[in-house]
Amino acid sequence: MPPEAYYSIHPKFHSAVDCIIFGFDEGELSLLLLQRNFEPAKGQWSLMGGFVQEGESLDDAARRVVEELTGLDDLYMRQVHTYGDLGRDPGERVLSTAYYALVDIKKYDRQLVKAHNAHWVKLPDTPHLIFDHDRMVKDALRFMRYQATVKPVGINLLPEEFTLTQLQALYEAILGEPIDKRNFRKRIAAMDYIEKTGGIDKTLSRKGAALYRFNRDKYDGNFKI
Amino acid sequence: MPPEAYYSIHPKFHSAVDCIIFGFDEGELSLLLLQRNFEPAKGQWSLMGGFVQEGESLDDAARRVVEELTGLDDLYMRQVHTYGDLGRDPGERVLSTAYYALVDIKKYDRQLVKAHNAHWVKLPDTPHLIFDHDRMVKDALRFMRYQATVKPVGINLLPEEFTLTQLQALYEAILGEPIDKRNFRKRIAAMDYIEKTGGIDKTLSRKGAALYRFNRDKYDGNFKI
DNA sequence: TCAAAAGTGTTAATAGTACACCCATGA
DNA sequence: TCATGGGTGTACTATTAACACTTTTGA
Repeated sequence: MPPEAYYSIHPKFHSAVDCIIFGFDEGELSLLLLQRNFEPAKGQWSLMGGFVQEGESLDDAARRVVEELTGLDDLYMRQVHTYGDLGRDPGERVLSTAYYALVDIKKYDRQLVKAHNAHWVKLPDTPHLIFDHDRMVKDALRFMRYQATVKPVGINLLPEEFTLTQLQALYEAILGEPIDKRNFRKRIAAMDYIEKTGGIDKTLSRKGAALYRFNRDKYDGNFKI
Repeated sequence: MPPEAYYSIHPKFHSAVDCIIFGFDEGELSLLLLQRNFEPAKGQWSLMGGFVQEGESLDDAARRVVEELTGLDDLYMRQVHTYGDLGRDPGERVLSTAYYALVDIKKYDRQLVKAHNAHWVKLPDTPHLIFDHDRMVKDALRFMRYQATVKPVGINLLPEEFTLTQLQALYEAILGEPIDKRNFRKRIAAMDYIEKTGGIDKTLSRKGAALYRFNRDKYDGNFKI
């Protein structure tokens, strides 16, 4: 076989990315979902997705798609899985790679989200999604939960500075179960990469709660998972 | 945009699978690698791979590729990651999805392996591989190690019946560290889905070692991870 | 009878879990 | 002064880790 034929005898496929965008609000995880005002599957709910373009890596495609919707360009994102079953997109054959992204829900671009007819939906209220997007959400959630147990990825869902009460509520939302306050704070105290900023947040209590931040340098030195 | 243009305006790409095939022999993990007698990269070492075909799911492509090399069609396989960087294949743009497979190293088809100029290489002796295959091996190994700590996937590297000494050596190879024999056997004894067959293996000792097998039904009832 | 691998329990250390009250503050 | 969320310590339980000798048997 001549070298140039090595590639050309094989078929090509559309390659897409679909993004599971997690936010955290009012003590619950939320997803940013599209109520599609375009074909195919107009009128139904779906994840934000897009096709990989020439000259664009798979990771870049995922970043672009999330930025198109949220205006945010430096989110924590991880590849979850690639879905390649035959009938998964009823239109044409498309291989799609799912990525999850973690967003500070106070920061996204409301104009863009509105323009795409997207909405934040609390995880337990997630509607049925098109194609195999339900499965993608399930897989992404499981992967994100696992990641959250081995490294502090959840912090990407909070603002720069946060209180321990917020952090605990976040982890309760991620893990889906209540956590003992004293045990939780003991564990956090042992993590020197979560440090007091000195600031105090008085929006939720008269007494005020100490603000903390994540110190990436200290973290990278400690673990590196 | 008319519906039919939704797909057609986007580019298509070659989609491939690359398979990290693990075996276990002489107390060490091994990889089944090709010493390529074909282009591109003839003469260099690589993983076994292949292009996804029309009418074939991504998982099916991975199964086919592994079967072409080993003759085995019901291996334990898991998707690891999809690699989509621009220059990853210097020939043309190819998106490749890596899968790992676990093989009982006594069972593969020697004719096929020979025909492909493939060789079992002990993991620490792995040569440099083409493209991004080094990274694929690293990612697959990490994923397989993680899986092995949460469910007994390693058993797929052993014959149907095995001794506890074999099983311990396997886990020492997977985890890359020695394990205390008494603690190990205590842990296995607590797993009712690893059961004595009644048989005795006398090939390694005069005394003989009890043979065990994995009972899938009991396992599925217990956990289901 | 001895070499070689198989098999067997106890104790100590560590990690994880359960649990309830006082504190500071502004309205 | 009191309602509200913030903050704190100890005892118990479960899990994991360390550790060395006896058994069986065929050559």
